[in-house]
Amino acid sequence: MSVPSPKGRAPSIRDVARLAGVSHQTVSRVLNNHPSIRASTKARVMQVMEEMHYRPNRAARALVTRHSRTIGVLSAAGAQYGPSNSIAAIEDAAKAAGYYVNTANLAAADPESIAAALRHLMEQEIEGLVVIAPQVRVFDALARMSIDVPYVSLQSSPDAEHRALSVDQITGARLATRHLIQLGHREIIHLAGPQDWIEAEARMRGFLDEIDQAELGTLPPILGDWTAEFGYYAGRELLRSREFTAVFAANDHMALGLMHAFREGGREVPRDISVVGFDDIPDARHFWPPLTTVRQDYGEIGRRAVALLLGEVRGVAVAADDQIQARLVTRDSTAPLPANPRASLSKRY
Amino acid sequence: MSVPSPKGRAPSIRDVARLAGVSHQTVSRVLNNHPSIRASTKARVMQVMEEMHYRPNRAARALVTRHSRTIGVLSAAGAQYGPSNSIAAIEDAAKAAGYYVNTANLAAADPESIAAALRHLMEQEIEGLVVIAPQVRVFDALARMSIDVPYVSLQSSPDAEHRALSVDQITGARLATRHLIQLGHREIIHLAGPQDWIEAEARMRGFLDEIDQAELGTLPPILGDWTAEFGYYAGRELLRSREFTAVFAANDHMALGLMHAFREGGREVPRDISVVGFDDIPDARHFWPPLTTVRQDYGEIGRRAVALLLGEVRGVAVAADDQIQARLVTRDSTAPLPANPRASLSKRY
DNA sequence: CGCACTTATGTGACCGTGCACACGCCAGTC
DNA sequence: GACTGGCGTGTGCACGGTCACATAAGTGCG
Repeated sequence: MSVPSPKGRAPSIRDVARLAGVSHQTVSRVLNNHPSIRASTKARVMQVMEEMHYRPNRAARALVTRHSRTIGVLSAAGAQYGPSNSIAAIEDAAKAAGYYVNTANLAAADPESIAAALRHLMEQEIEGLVVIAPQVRVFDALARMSIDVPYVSLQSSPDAEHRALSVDQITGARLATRHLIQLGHREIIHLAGPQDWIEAEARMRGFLDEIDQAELGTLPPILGDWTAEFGYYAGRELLRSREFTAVFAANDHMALGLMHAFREGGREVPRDISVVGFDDIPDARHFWPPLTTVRQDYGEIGRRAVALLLGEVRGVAVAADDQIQARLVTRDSTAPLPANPRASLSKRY
Repeated sequence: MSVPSPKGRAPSIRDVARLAGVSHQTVSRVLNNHPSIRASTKARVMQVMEEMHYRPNRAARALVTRHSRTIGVLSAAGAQYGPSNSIAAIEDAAKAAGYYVNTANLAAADPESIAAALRHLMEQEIEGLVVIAPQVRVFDALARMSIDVPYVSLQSSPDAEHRALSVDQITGARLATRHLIQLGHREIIHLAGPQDWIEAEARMRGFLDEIDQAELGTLPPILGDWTAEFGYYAGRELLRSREFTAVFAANDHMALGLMHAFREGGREVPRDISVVGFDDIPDARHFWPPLTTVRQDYGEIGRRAVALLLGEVRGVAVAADDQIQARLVTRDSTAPLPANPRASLSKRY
């Protein structure tokens, strides 16, 4: 048996070529299944590849083609339910399209961390970028660094430079708010997400729009941080200082914390106070009480993001309806306004 | 102004060299901060790099050095709380060490999916692998494919080929079980995780060990799938068919579902039934009632995994105590056995 | 002052793949 | 039978770095 390749090294196309009695270029053609290659030659080469356990060298290929076949994902809160589901879907979709995925998690939201994460991704010569870090300042950083690859964000963003693709947060929030209004609630508080998150802003916008349309007075929203912990403390504070009969929380975790605080404060959900969440995390239907919330399909959004991005990367226009509808899931945390409203000024429905 | 590089292409070290009036090798030395280089030369080269927006080409570097500076992460359930936190920590730690991370999510657990995911990772010439896919069959696949890079698993696994690093699941489970026993419970049911998950097995082992040591009769465990949904249906089933006063659930989600079912069935937790979970997800303390559970530090485990793996990759032995302790967090879902036990045969504490 | 040694830098080959181009062969056409 | 065109294959170079080696200048020392 001949020595297939210099000792130690993995076999290259030339090693395969030698053993198959063809030129390295023919092997290359087999790899890229070039049309004009004789079936018998192809078979022979492939058999030799198999025998030698040949695996193409990605670095060499990337070097000459200038294509890394890698896309980057920039994500804040990568450990949260929504983003991590989207990321998983992105990876699957990219893999199916023959692309690799590199994620960078944003530990902090300061400009330096953002720049560092972007640099980390750019170093890997990504061909495209998916942004799941929906803070406004991330887009500032993207603009400042003049990122030269196409990118897609999973949230509609203020700048129009790139394709955005998002669950229709505004409509979702309106659905939630409308549901409360239709149940007769007039004093509804919004527990929002962090101020500079685009999603949080959209949900607040939807809330405010719906309140406006119903011509209800606006109660100032509370800005939270997405955690159940914050929801809990916000709930305690609300009980002490505000008159209200319903809360629309910008995500399910905060809704959970709210309900905890209300229960502890002797208020029963939904008898005394109605609560609506946002996301429909799997646990939500097993909360006590099971949570009325707005469902979004994070997997779908991830898959569409990849389709859109790879379209741009390849220079093909992808006609996409860039909005994914959210829908209200009604469970037991909401109820009609009680016959005996605590707040005298609230008009009954 | 001279043309810095051939049109369109990104500048290479030769372009930088030309502009700085040095050889390409000198530029390379600056990049790798070689000791014997004049400070003034270094400064000049660095300035030119800055001006030209030079960025080293990772593919070219990987090609010649045969080092991709990339590690792979194979993960099942990448969207779950624990794993996704570990992954985020792994990425941070790897980034800090100058490594890139590629994750592959396991959609299904069939051998073909596992093999495909591993192939996907190996194609990227990873230098090491972290396995967070704690199914037994994953390790079978690893062995069968004769993976030639060092790997570390986040769970202690049956084969001893590689370093494993894990939260001490067994002790954690024993803590949870002991807690219930000390409260006087004698009929304790274990709602376990999926059969072929190593973690699930370890937690069951800890449970059984502790039950044995207390010389209590063993009630057959139930095998679940980690979801709240399963916990809910298991809870309904348990109420119909079994005598028991406490349940140890293998994770918090299933515990949540259980409590939902018990409440619906008219049993109050912890008055009638005590429940312990495992993981201490952030929501757990806001469940109703706040959940007694076992806390593990997923971030820490991810960081240690990277330290261990990079040690192996570089051929340096890392002395690591490979166990991370879990600890019991007592909240309100557990209580002493009631004075009026439903099951006559249970001895009071 | 010459020799060994260090420091600072340059030269050329090489890593594994794909591309542009060339070449031989065969079939079809006029 | 020369010309055209397509098929199947081979040759040589380029991609952007690093490595081994060579070289020139400076440094210390007997």
